[in-house]
Amino acid sequence: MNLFSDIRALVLDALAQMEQAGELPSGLDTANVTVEPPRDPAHGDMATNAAMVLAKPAGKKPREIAETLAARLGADPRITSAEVAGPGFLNLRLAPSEWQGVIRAALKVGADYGRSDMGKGKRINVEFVSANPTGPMHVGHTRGAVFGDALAALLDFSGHDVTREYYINDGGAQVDVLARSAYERYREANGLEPEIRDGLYPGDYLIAVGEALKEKYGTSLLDKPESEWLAEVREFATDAMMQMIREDLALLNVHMDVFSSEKALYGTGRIEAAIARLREAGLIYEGVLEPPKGKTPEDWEPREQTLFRSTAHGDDVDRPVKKSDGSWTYFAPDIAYHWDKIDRGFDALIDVFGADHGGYVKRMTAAVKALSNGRVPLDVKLIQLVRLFKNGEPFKMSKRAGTFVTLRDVVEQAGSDVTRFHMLTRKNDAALDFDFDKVLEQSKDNPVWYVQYASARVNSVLNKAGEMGVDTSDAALSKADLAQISHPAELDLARKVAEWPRTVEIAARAHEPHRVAFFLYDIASALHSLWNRGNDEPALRFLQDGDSQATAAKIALVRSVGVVISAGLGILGVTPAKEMR
RNA sequence: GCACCCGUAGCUCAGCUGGAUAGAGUGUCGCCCUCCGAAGGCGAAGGUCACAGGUUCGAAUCCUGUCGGGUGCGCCA
Repeated sequence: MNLFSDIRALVLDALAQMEQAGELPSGLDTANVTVEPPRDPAHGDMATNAAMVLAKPAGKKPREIAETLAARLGADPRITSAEVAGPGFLNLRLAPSEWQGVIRAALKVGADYGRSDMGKGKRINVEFVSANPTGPMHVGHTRGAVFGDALAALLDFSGHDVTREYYINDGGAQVDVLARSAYERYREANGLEPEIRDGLYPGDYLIAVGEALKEKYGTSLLDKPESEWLAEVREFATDAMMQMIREDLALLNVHMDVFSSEKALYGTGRIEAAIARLREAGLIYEGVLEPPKGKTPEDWEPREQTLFRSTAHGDDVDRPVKKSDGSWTYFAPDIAYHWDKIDRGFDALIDVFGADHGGYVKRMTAAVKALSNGRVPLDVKLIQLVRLFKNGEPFKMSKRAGTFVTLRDVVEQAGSDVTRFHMLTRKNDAALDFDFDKVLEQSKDNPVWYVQYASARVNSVLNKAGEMGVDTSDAALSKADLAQISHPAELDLARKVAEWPRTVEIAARAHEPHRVAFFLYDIASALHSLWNRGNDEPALRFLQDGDSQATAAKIALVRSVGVVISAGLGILGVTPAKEMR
């Protein structure tokens, strides 16, 4: 259930009645009518802008409409007061039984509380990570992985049919470089001096690959020319890299549904077909690009090439799909790959890219639009960089010095739960600071800890209630006499519980899982606050000695908060803490 | 030069696709807590939402321009 949509339905109902009664013209568009919590709680529980939105099309004064609407809504038993305020807001107060109903609903469906059918089962593909299979994943990939996985979970929770997908860039020149680098390590394994020339990958992680190559091929590749070993070594090495990447992702509890290979597109005619399709649409042509303004490369010369008309969709320049040697650019197979996703019947596509790929967004959305005739929207989420700190000091990374921080480093030091939560405490398009010490700090200014602490407290108080002889099963708690939950401070907490389904929908619509993390901090804070008040006001303590009725009711409230925290942490991929240690 | 993202309290950041007197945390200042519901609690001060226009009942949010920061800009992916 979502109390806010319920009340909105009530408002729309009342508006329809007003139309029938001739108090409003018929056929008004109510799409912009909202029911939301007012910024200032003193204004009431919910506020609707209906009168202001409809004033103009109805040709009436906002306050006039609001008055009539107030009278109708006030007659409903669920509404205890409806007051016109400000320029035409209608502030509503709900009967306590409504909040009590929210608690009961949360207990009834448990971890599914807040789950929504908003997505209507639409099939949506989330492509994320897609790190090149040339080395271990670093911190930047970590953030992309956490974001993509949480977004996928959020979309699933809001009623979409989600596929998590990884696109393996195994078709370009960089995997040849990988093969050559691995080959040197193979020579090393055979007792020869490796020649890690400039431009090859120097990382230690290839030593094991070299040894594995020796295991498989012995010395048989040593005296052969590159042309005879390149393909085999390339496949061997990319497989090894993908194996490593899967293991790294598993450390973070990220599991893909589909791995798609770029290389597999070559030789199938799929790339040619995709380009032909765009050509039919008049979006592919042979032409010469202007040199980039302000920064002409030294070796620039005009050259005719095969171009995609991305300027038709707002891009600065048209983009080449073929290199001068006639081979495809990275863009061409990526077009084919996205066409494949469209072909597989997805209703919407999401790509999670690093912010350094920002320049790629327009051409990709343009291509998807053209290939799907506008049917399939593509939303590209850009992930900003992660700045590493240790004890407040910037942590310098250098690939050359070998001090670059891998996903594995991060997870081994901070743990999967902490890493995941912390990486979602910032919007995807804002840079994120990650301080190895601060994320592990046990204090209120660490959101990870604060939310986990709330979760542990819920667990602890439930256990204690159980020791007092209260049946703390959800089934029993939902039968508690919730009318006893009537103190304003308690109802405030119930209001946060009521907001959860709304938060899910808003976050899912915006493709912004960080909103879930912020909400969890909020509701944790509300729980802690009520808990603390129990120190001064014994009536607000969750455990009421000798009154199991009252205790059961209060525990039901606490448990409903626990349900929300578990559900929220579930979306973020974080395990709720049962106790703090 | 062009495109995209960002600019909100001293600091780090939210702000529910246009709502009311813009919110947290931290820091600063004051009071309380000397524990068995512990790793703190309550309160205060702190703002020209970068700047200037525009759109309308109403703008931090949308449009235009300016300033400042980040990213990217044929034959890398």
